[in-house]
Amino acid sequence: MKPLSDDGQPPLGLRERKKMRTRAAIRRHALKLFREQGFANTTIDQIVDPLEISQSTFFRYFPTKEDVVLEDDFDVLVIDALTRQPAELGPLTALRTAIQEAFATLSPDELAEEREREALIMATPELRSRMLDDFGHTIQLIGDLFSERLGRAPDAFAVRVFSGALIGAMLAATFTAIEDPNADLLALLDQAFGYLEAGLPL
Amino acid sequence: MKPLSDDGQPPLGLRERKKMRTRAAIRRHALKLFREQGFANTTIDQIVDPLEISQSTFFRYFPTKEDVVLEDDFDVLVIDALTRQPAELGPLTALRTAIQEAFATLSPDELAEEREREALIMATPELRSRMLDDFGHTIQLIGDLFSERLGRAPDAFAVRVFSGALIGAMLAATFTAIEDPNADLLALLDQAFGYLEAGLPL
DNA sequence: TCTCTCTTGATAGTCGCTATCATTTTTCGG
DNA sequence: CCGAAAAATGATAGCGACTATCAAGAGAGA
Repeated sequence: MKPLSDDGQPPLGLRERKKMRTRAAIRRHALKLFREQGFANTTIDQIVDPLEISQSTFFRYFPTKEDVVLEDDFDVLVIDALTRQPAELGPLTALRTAIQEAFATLSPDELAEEREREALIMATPELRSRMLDDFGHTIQLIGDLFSERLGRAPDAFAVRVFSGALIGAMLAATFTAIEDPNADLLALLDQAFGYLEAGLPL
Repeated sequence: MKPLSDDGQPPLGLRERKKMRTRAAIRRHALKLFREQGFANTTIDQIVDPLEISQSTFFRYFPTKEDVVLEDDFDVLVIDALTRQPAELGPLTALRTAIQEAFATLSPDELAEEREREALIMATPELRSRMLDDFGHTIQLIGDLFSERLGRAPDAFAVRVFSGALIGAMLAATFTAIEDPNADLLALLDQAFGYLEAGLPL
């Protein structure tokens, strides 16, 4: 029988640990360069040379230069939290608390890092547009979860429009938060949810 | 004094006319190839060679390969129509009718073409993501128009969230229309507007 | 017609990314 | 502990989008 480490995961061999380190090193160094000289002005070679790894290796870890920035598991965090919400909660309230829970798992450092990442994304057209496309998939995912929660067909048009509107509203909040570096994204999101709950009066 | 043509525009010289023709030829031929063999599988050379123009010329007309597909003035059409709506109309109703008016100016042929273009965009990740980014700018634009209409500050958060939600809902409708080639986009949009007007009940 | 300006083509180069193959490094069974 | 299988890496070559530059060609205006 194989030994298990504390967390019940199979212990990571040298190989896996090395891979994680390389991956982290690439990301850390790349983000540093992007921050310093911009995303477009940074070449793969500039990322790769100081780390003494080859271009080939870089592209084995990240399918594109963009993915170094965009890979992110915050969405997963939110969706996980969402599935854990009690079924009797309305979809909006469920999502609202799911987001709060997901945020709560982040340390202040991680939060600051996440903020910076978002700023970089928003300031870089290629990154921004790809992120928006990912958002599209999230619409679908959240829509499906809502449908399930409400006992409707997974492709019910009303539900889809609803989650589309939701994502759009969240996007607007995110954009606003980016523009003002002092803004509190979570608070803005909450406010946006409030408007939605009130039926978007104007 | 210079002669004016019927529409009050200065008459187009040979140069201008030639440019318009080249531009149209590029677009027509490129779209044909994209349709036949896909966007990514089509090279600039394949577009350019049969037209007997150089790569340089191509990139003088379109900044990127993507722009051949994405350049579009439908947004402008809608925004124009929106500004023409009487001020006493609510923002939602104003936009709804603006869209209908913009659609109405399209001939059935143009409409079919537009549909195909949308299908291509939605099926191609690079195009889809860029289109979404353009949508982002439209949010901003429409939001500003709404603010003006309502006599609020141009960056009022509530208005922004509202127009974000609006775009999100329209996006959901568009996605749905793309999935089902027989669907009527205009009808779906109208339905989505209906949900929004009702305050997005679920 | 002559010039001035705008448009084009040709060339060379950069960069992201892919494919391939030999070399090294880790794993694992005996 | 060793040797073979499996996995990760590096080097090389190549493609395609896009840029920069510069000389040649075509249209505009006098």
